[in-house]
Amino acid sequence: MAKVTRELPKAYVPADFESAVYERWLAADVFAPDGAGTRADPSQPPFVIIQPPPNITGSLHLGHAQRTAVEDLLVRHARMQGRPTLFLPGLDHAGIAAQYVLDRILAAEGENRQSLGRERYLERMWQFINSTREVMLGQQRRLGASADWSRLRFTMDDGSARAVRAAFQRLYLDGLAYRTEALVNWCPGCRTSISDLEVIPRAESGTLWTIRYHLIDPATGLPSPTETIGVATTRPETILGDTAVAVHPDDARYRDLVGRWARVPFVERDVPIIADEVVDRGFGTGAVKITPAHDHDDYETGRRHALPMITILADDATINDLGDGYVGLDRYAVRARVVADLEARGDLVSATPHEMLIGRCDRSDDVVEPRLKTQWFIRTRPLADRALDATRSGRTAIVPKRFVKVWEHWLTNIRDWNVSRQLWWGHRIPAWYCPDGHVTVSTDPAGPAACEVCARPAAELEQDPDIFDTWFSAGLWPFSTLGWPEDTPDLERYYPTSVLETAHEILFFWVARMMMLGLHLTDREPFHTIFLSGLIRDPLGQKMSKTKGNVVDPLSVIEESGADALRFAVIHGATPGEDQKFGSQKLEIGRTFANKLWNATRYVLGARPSSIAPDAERQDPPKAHLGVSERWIRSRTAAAVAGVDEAIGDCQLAEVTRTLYDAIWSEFCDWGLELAKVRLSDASLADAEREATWWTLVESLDTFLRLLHPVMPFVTEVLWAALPHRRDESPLLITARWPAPGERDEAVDSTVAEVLDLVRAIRNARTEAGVDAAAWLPGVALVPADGDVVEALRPAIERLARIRPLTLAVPGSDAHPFVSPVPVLAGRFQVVLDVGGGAGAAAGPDRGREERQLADAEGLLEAARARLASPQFIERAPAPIVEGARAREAELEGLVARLRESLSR
RNA sequence: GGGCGGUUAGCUCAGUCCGGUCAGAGCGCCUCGUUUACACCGAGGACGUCGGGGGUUCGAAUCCCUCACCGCCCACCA
Repeated sequence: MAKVTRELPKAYVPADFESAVYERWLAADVFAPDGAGTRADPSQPPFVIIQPPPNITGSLHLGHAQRTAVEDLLVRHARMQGRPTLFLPGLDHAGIAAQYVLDRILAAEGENRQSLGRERYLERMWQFINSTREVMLGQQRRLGASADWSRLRFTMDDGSARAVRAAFQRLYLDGLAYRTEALVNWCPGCRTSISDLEVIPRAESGTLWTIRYHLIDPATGLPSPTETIGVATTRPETILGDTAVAVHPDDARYRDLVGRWARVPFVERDVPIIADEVVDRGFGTGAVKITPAHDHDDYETGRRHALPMITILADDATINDLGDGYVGLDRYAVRARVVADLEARGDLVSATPHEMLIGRCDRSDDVVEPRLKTQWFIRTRPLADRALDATRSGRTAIVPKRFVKVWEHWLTNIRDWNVSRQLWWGHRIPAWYCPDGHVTVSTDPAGPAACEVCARPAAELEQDPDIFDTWFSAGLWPFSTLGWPEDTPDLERYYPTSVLETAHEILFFWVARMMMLGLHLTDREPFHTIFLSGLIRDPLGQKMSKTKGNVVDPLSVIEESGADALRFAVIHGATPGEDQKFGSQKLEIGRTFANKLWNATRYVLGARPSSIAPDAERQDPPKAHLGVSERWIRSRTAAAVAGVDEAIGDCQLAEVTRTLYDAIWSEFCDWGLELAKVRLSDASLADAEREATWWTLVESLDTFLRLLHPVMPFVTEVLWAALPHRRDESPLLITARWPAPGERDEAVDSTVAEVLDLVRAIRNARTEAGVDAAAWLPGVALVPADGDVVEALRPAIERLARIRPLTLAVPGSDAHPFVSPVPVLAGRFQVVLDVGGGAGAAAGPDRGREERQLADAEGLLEAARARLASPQFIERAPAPIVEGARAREAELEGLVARLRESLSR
């Protein structure tokens, strides 16, 4: 168990303790919801985050670090609230992405997929991922992820495999998975089909060629030498697959041609001229060549008109044996030759530069070719409707809300999902075909015993060679990780999960599919909240990528600045759903903040009054002995608790760090500790009073450490261990209780704020007067009747503003003996300094400052009066606003008067 | 072609949903400073007509309209 050490090293060096702290957590067994060290209240609802599994293709980048930091923050917060907490880690096999990476490694070794063969290739893949796996898990641990490693899952493990087979069979039996020949997106580079989402449209410059097809003379049945129809295309090679020419039904130019035929060159095929509203009369010639087997629009047109569909491309994007004189040539070589040959025939009308969208493969960047393939599809419409209902009904919330619109639009216009991939690395589709083409879907990895239609024996059946899209198994993640399709205790207890946190990039790829599959297969929404994070970009705002070489390894950052600094930085810099630029500047904030906290704790530990034993058990500060400063510190700490609670409730995590940064640095350290020093060193006070001050500091610091722990777990754990605690307290901060709301004291808040303003004003005046910073000046405070607080804090004002002695007088009494008096105004309070009397006083008062103040005040007063002079304002503005404006006016009047008086001297 | 973000101090960004001391933070810059937690610090300072224009309102960084630029998502003009 953590040994309580009340002595901290002088310097904050994260590398010295972060790993050790993590080991301590592991040893205490606090990560698992049912671990030996958890102090969870089993009657509370569990909090569950199933980690979005990172792709097992190498190492984690800063984006992963950010998401892990967010997830871990939420998990630690819930754990401290006493909820049973499950943070289930995992890794994704990343089908096509992993193959792409491995293929490049193989290429460097002079091997490739084909040279190895399916079996050896998969062996190599397992080898590869076994090496990356440890790296990735190590990175997460180093980052502080408080995940239950005993439940680590992988999308290619047996559990996932079972879930995939069961899910697919269920979808098949429900009529939601079907096999058909359809136009799919084919990536010649990856040699597989890809989903619509993986086709990235990119604006590129191409050429629009207009070519002439000769009409068939009805009399002779031969192409007419003179009668032609012009069609425009950006892909002339597809001519070889044309089966029609289409015009708009209302286009007068072509009305008479509809129903006639035209001759497709080279393949010398006669195709009908059809009328279809898909044609845009204004584009090109108004006539379109139709290639149903190689274009999405044409495919639809072809289906409407029952046109033949002729596939002319092979898997490697060369022309197949239907391509007549172009057989075996690459698509672009054919394009060039077709153009040349058309020109030679005199049938090339024009070639003009043309800007267009080219679909490229997300992975290989190769140009995607639509083509016909027989594949498995998931019928998404019914699934999408349920997903829409989940968010519309509020059973699942999307944060930030604006993504709801995107979600709705996509799910409303969704198309069926092609899940077949012609790859090797992934879950094999559990469908078997008999020689008669009957389909049997089985959950048995060995396959069915016989064809379920014709009962042919297993030996005659053949399994589909394809694998599933990697997002299919990913789509089962929230429940496959908990034991589905078995009805396990984990599934019962932890499903549906609490929060799904992920990058908005994969809202469709992953989140929508989990929602659709989850609802259909488990009948429950897989998560209550979808929390979408933005991307981490480099300091120039560019997306980080390996090819750009701007990827940052979280470990190198942690090495240099500490995991806490990294976590603070990525959370502090994030607005939900917005991308953030990340640079060393942001890390500095976290690192210096941790350093500040470290030193503040060192101060508090060292400031313990000697009347308290070094190993004293923790006590509450006795209320009877609290001074104004202590009451202020406690109230401000309570304000921070409220602020953090509200921010977390709103998923405004950056607001959490801002609140704590300000509360800890600008209030607790800058003023709280300074005020405390005055009391702690005041020999005139009783021991009990000094003790009350110290226990107040300990209490406040303890609270801040708890609040900050989810963001900066390491440094807070170490510092917290150094504080005195009660005997029944948690041995570790990670399982300590989240702070309860504290008592606010608004009156103390505002009066102390006024005194602090006064101190600032005096410091200003000293600087302006050119007084030596170390000099002690005498002063007289002119305090109104209700200014007890000045009296109470007089020693603090003296010390913080370096005034000695500070005597009190009623306003209006001009009785000060000063030779060089400088009046200082702050709100209701006024202090007159003697800059001539103190040691080291240099110059007289600087009138320039007061003149500027006066000008400012007069300007503001004028504006305030103008506002109050408006009858509309008085009539229509709410009373509190008007009163506030009047108070402001009065305040400014007083200030102006005092400044004028001061300047007139 | 639709939709969504962004545009606030030299830089990185809060604040905009719920209009009124909200014009803020950090970094950078300038001036001081070895007051026994911290120079990874402290005290103080300079710097913005909140992208442009119009409107609503007593009052707009905040709401509405519009324009501009940057970015993203969706989309079947060959």
